[in-house]
Order: sequence, then structure tokens, then C-alpha cells
Amino acid sequence: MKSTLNIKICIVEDDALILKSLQQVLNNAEGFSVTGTFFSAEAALENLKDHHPDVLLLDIDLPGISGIDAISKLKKLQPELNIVMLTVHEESQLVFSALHNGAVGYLVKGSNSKYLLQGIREVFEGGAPMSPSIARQVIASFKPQTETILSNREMEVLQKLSNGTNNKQIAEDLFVSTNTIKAHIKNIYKKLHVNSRAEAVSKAMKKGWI
Amino acid sequence: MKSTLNIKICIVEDDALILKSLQQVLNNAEGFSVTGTFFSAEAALENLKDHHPDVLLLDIDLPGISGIDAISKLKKLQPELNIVMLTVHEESQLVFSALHNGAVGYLVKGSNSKYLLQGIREVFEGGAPMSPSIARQVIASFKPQTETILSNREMEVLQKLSNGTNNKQIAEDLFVSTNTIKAHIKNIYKKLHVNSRAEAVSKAMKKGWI
DNA sequence: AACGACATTACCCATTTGGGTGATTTACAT
DNA sequence: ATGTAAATCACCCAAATGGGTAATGTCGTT
Repeated sequence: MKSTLNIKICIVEDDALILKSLQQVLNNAEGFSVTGTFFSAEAALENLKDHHPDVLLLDIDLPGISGIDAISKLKKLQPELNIVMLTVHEESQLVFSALHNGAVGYLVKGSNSKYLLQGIREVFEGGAPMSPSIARQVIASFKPQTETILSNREMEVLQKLSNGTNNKQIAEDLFVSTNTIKAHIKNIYKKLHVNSRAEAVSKAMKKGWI
Repeated sequence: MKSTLNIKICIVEDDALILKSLQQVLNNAEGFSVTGTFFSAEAALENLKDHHPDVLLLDIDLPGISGIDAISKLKKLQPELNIVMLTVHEESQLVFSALHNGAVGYLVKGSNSKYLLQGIREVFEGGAPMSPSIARQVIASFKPQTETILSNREMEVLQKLSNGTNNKQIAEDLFVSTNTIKAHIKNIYKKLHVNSRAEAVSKAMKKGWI
């Protein structure tokens, strides 16, 4: 089975030593072959069409266009390209930017090469490899933040706001007067430092409260 | 190293055969031990305090309280408990509900027992194991849906709306009249089938447009 | 050439919202 | 017991919003 596999890989990595080492690991592994390497995103963008990788390994720290910005540009050229970030950075912001821009995996550099091979295999089979610490971040982002400053009642109202419900309707739904709803909304605004429904909803959704 | 590991596991699974098989696999593996098994969420909730698992494997199809609903109840009892879903279901809704409620992993039943052991090890080490198809769903949820019905200009306005900006300010920002902004907003409402800023923002955010 | 989508602007009007101030009651914690 | 937070309600007023209708110019497609 394994011998029938032949995964074509391109690598974008500006550090020649790391690139060489990656290339060696992959070429020596059964079923993997490196069909192209680039020292910059620009080089990859220009020449990728000549190679036809199943998977592209992409560094973040690159001269010129960063790996993060390169993702969407590469995807525009080859929408079906599977991009896996391969970097030392574990900052949430970078992780989420990468995934948001269309990366299908995020591996942390320097872990066992066995994991790298396994990750690439996963991509090839339709998976989405992530290093454990990355996976934990990703999973954590789904959990609503519980440090809510808002009271239960205020959360109920906020929920209604996000449905576009107006004060009168909310009041009916909660069996109180519209004045009460107004009061709740004013408190919500104070606590969230906003001054409109749209902004309140936006902030709450970004924080994962609703 | 491996021999120093001893991961204590509890299992909630109503199918006696599957439970037995899981128990066998885990107990026979070096460094794993099953310290408790339950046939229902209710049983787990009542007796979990007597066991002290590092990881709890949780089925979804259970008599009475479902696995999904059990997550938050179990977490309330033991906030530090690491819950991994172990189920046949791959439906997005269930996956996201589980993660939303606080599960740290989601494994699909029936895959190689090697992956199960690896997954549990990952949880123990702070990771978040997911079966490949689940990981792909999770990653995909980060990519903004691009089938936007809105025009570029409308997207700009929508973005401003989500910041709580009012028509006058948006008009200034985009160097057009407030009447124009009103027109754009009306079109946004028509296209999104909403009739307030808050609802438009909410819908757009849910769809991952902003 | 005609059509539709987009961007722009205008006017009118009823309704809603946001902000300010103030009051009562309950409940929980210091 | 005293205070604080929560939930409830009222009144006022200026500003913003939502909905309707209508017009113009540009651009790309058919």
C-alpha cells in the first residue's frame, strides 16, 4: 500500500540549512518526493505553476511577503493547493490568521520528523494536521469565554439583540416592560464599552459569548 | 520513559461490547489504565468523584442524558476534567456542540486502536486529538465563506456596521453622502433578509464574512 | 443596443434608539 | 447592617434608523 503513495511536496523556506534537512527527510521517506523548493514567497508565486505539489510546506518568517500573506496569494493561483504552515511560531494570532487565510494544517518546526511525515500523509488523505499545542488553541477558541461581565438577564437580552429583535419584542418575550429592556441594554453598553446594538453584538460574538 | 506514564481513564459507553473492547485495549496498553466505566451519563455524573481520571472518553448516543449535554454537567463537577468524545458521529453540528461545551478532543470510533492510544496520550500532554475528518471540519470553520452575495462596497459598509459606526461616520469614512450609506444598508438588508444593523452583523459574523 | 448590477444622491416620515436621571425591591456578601 | 449588584419600571428628548420612492451615471454582459 505504502509504496503506491507518492506525495509531491514543495517547500518555501528561506533558511538553507533547514530546507536541506527537510528535503533530505522527505526524499528519503517512502512515498514522498520534494518537487520544488523556494527561498521566498515571491519565488514560489512565480514558479509554483511549473511544479504540481499535493502539499506545500510554508514558513512564516520569509524575506519580503510573509508566509501568512502568501497563503491567500498562493490559493488564488492554485485554489486546490493544500498549504501546511511549518514554523516556530505558536502565537494564536498567527495560527488563526493562517487558518483564516486558507492553510489546512499548522505544524511546529523541530518536532520529530515522524510527525512531519504523518502530517503530510494526513493532508494527502483529506485531514488537517496540527501540532498538539496548536490543536489545543484551536479547540479552545470554540469554548465560549466564561468571564462574562454580564448578568444572566443581560445575556438573555444580548442574545435577543443578536437576532435583531427590537426592544418592544424583547420586552414581550421576557414579560417585562420596554423600559426595563432599555435599562438592561444601557447596562450592557456600559459594561462592554459600546454604544449601539450592532457593536454590542459584534463584540460579544468576537468574544464567543453568543 | 513510557513506563513512567500512567494515564487513568474513565469511559462512558452504553454498548457493553464496545466498552469491553475499549477496556481491554486500554488496560493491555503500557501506561494506560481504566479506572472506571459507566453505561450512562447519569451514572458517570453520580460516581465520577470516586475515580480520578486524567481523561474521560464519552460516547454521544447514550440512554437519558446525551453525551453532548453531559459534557457541561461533567465539567461543572470537575472543571479540570479532560473529555474526549468517542463516537461514530461526524456531523458538524455535533462536533461543534461538543467542542463548544468543553470537550478537548473528538475521535471517531472504530479507527485503529493505535490512534486511540495516541489520542489519549496527546490529551495527557496538553494536546487536542481529533480524527482527520474532524480536524478538517474544524479548520474549515475558520475559513470565511466566500460566496458573498454582497458587493465590495456593501462589504465595506457591513464592516463599519460591525464596529458600531453610524451612518454619518461611515459616510465620512468612505467620502460619500449619508444617503448613499443608507442606500447601501438597505441593499444589505434586502440581500441578507434582515432589518436591523445588529441582525446584519450577527448574520455576517456567523457566516464568517467579517 | 439593451439589460441588470452597482454606486451614488435626494426627500419624506414614522418608529426606534441612545443617553440622562431617578426610584423601588430583592438578594447576597462584608 | 450596610452596601453592592441585579432586576424592575418611568419620563424626557435629541438623534439615528428603517422603509418607501425616485433619479442619474457607470460598467460589464448578453
